[in-house]
Amino acid sequence: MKQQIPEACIERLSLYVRELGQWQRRGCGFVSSRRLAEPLGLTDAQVRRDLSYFGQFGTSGRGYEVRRLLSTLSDILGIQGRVWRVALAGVGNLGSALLAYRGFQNRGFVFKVVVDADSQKVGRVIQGLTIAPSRQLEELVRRHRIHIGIITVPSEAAQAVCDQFIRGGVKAIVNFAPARLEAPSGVRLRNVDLALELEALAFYLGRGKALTDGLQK
Amino acid sequence: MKQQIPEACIERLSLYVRELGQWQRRGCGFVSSRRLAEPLGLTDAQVRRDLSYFGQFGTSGRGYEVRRLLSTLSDILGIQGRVWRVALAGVGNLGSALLAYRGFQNRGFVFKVVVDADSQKVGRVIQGLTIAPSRQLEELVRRHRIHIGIITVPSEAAQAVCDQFIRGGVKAIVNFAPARLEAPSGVRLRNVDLALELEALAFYLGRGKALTDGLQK
DNA sequence: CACTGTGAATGCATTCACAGCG
DNA sequence: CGCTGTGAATGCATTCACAGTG
Repeated sequence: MKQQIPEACIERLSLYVRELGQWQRRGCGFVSSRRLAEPLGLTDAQVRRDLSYFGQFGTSGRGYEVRRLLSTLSDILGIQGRVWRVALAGVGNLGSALLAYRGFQNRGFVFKVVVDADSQKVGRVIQGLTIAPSRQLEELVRRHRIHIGIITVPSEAAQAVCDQFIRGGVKAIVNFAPARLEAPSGVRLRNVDLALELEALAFYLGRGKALTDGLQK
Repeated sequence: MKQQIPEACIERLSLYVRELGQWQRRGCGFVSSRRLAEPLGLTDAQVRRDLSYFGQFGTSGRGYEVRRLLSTLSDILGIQGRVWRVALAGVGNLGSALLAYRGFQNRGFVFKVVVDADSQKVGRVIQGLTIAPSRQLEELVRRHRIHIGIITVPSEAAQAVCDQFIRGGVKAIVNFAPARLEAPSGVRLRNVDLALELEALAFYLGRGKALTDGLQK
């Protein structure tokens, strides 16, 4: 009964929610899998398959009721009537950017705790939150019952911060440091590596040249 | 002869380069696929398969020569003795963070052009670059022969910026706006969606509850 | 003997194609 | 008739397993 849902499908769920928002604002009552898929660059079959993992929401011949599907998917993603408490470690450029990013607040992600190792920064107020010293992270995380931890510290410090999150009871972590982190299996860990994005592109840009330049042996 | 290399493999290439850097600093001459794989959370078979797409670099019984493999992979990725000229559109929080990020400079990615639509920001200097008005993007991109474009503008403006990049001759774009962009097939487009990362985590955090709460029908 | 390089097997995700429904 | 929901087919990526090599 409990089938496995593809990881990629979960990410598309967020896309569906955004796209459905558009259709709702346009005042459409129903939308077909094809119309939902097209602007997202997907196929109609993919949309139907994805949705089918969660139940049967469509009506034959008509499509999906926009309002209902939007509300159901938001619910599944936990971004409806739900607040996720987030803690951020590392108030550098990237950390500050994430704190200021409106996209999170809108979706029910609320920063509750911010720490930094730099005593110069501790005590400063940013986005309405006072920066606490790193050493208090574990306790703050526990006290605020943080759901999600975000790591934007230098690579060397990333594992230590990660461990504090875990000891504090966090079950989901996003790591922006370019380092492989260890976490027990009960903790969901996602890595976002910005330099890696550019490097992958560089590969394709340089491909023709590099591969023919005697690399094959 | 020209076999297809998995997308995921390209991304792991960057990881191998980083890890090999560690081994080199530690003064190791050779490293086996197993030792290379382990700290990255991969299997030895995966490492061997990935490398085999590009040639035969190993020695039976010994492993891979660290220095040579590092140099070869860096070359394949185009991060050795190569400079990639980058343009950034949108100097908000995220844009500023990317400009300041050292990880890019180190790998041969150099920002040459920065634009913003806000006339308040135009003329300001950031990380040694003067912010130009958005309307000049296409021309600047062409004049500086930009390789990679980065989009950190609001969703509404993203497609317009993307079009300017493309008309200016850019062949690789990273888009941070949560919007699906259109680009011709010759242009490599990558999307990085930060809110989506958190939402995917929220799904797993909330799963147990949401799925049993009458969503199955 | 320790290790690579790679066919063959497996496991996932996407796409096809169509029966069934409103 | 238009569209969903889903078995079956396909296409990719990963893993297995082992012959081959220094």
